[in-house]
Amino acid sequence: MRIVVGAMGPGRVALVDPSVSSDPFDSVTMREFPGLVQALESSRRPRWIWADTRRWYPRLLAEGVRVDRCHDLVLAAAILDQSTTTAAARGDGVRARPDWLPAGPAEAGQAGVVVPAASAVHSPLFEFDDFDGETNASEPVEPAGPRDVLAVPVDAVLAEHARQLALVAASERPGALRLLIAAESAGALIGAELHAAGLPWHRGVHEAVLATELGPKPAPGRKPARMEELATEVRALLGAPAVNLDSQVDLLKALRRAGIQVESTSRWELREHEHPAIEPLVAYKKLARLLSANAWSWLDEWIVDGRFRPDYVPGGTATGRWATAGGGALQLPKNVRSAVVADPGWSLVVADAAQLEPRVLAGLAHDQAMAEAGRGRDFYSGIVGAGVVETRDQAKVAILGAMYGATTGESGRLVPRLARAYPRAMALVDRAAAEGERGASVTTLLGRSSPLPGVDWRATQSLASQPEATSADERRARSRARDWGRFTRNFVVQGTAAEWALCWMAGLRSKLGAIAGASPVPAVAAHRSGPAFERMPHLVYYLHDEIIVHTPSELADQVAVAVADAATEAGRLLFGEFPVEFPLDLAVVESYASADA
DNA sequence: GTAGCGCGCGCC
DNA sequence: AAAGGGCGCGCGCTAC
Repeated sequence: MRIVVGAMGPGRVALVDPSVSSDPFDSVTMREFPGLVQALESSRRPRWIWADTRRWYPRLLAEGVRVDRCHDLVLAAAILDQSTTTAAARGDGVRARPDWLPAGPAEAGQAGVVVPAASAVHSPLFEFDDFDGETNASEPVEPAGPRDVLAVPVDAVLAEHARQLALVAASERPGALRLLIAAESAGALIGAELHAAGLPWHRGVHEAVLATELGPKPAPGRKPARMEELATEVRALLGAPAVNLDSQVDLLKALRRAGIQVESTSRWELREHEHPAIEPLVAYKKLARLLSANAWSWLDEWIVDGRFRPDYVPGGTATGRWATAGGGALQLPKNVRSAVVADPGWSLVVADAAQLEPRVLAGLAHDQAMAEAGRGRDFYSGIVGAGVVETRDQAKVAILGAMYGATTGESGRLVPRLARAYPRAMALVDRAAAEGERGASVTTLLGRSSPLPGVDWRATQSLASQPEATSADERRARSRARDWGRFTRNFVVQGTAAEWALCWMAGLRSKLGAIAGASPVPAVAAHRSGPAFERMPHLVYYLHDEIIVHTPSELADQVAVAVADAATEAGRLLFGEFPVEFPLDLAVVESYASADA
């Protein structure tokens, strides 16, 4: 069954069962809402239809209430209103998005997306000021403001849901879109749950890493001793006693004056030159990065009660990968991952999908030869084994080049050999690139479409097609067309890989629920405070093709099986019987650092 | 004083 | 080695 959630009058949450009536069957205050959800969840296990999981679900989690399934209208609209598979169904705008529905997290600034200015919204919202302070959350939850989606009347939410179902039904691929919306919505639930659970983080281990790399914590306003030493050395070797190594402009000038003819100060370009200052400079940059991104001030800001709780943004990028807001959770440097340590008596089940994107490409293109290369553990060795290239490194560079559109260097030279061996896969990405170059959008396996290039891009192209266009105009237009083609080339692969990962994670989440339901609470967890789910295995991290489950150690083996099974099932869901495999690198460990093979 | 931008670099 | 896709973040710097 489905239950639609919205507002009814000031301060009340109304629930509608659309299979029975469009009138609410119940309404409660926001304070009573989590209890009602809990009761309905245990008795009927509905799919909850609500405007925005990021606004509704934290209130439930704060009360220890989890739900099994939902339909996130914001995320679904972002998919449906862009998808080429609904283009005909959307027609001339008769099925337009209502103006109260916020844009999706990746839609801002995209061409063709009308996001009404707040002042222009004729919204049917109630004033929900009396939501203030009603929740008992362990962390404060923002009250609903007058234009908050929490305050949208339930009949408007119901109408939007109906619009979305109609678009799915009238689309070219209803089954795929249903799966995508379910997976995307499950991702939204997981994103909120990851934040609520937090990633176990051992401050002492992290501080030890900092001490090893940077030395003792410096006084406020000072740099760590190790950085000062390196800076002094670099200045001496460059003959530039006053150069500020943190200033790109300053540093570039000093490098050139010392005879190092670089165009930038980036590490890869520096490494192409021979000069004694370069090694200490690169070492300095490495430490400077660690200091500014993940050192003591990061710990102070982000680690609370032994947990790292970033804000995940499901659907936060055009391709469907997630983003995060704050904390840099998707860019944790490898050398601080040793600080991710399971609680005593608990373990981390760490798994990442090996060479996910090339495997997805093989499946998308139905390229039997390419899928064959990936059978067994290592995809790149399979390519070497097939005689396409000589070394594993060549295979890797060639594959990345094919998916990203490399034209130069070693990668560009190897791509043609790959194209001869795997013509179907290569044709698929080449076609996606060609679509992008002519300004069209491309679509993933399940129906997420790429944004269209902006007005600026189109202006550049049409300028180049005028009779009076200069050769510089034409060059610029071709270059920008190829840039966009590389984006769309990669979009189909990265976007479909994101769909695989969502299906993997959603499937795993429900398996973890089954393990929790079937197992007695382990002794190690029985006396834990906090929500029930924190006494049983739960997801604590997600990074594009990698997950971490925190689990009582005695359940770790069961969890590992669930993780692997979910990967196999995700492959089936997306590619049916086509024989492409999705092996995992999987480890049961106490520390994230131990998971690297 | 601060908003916006380019750079560089961490991750996938 | 090479420099092709997607991000977020902190920094220095410039323009207001």
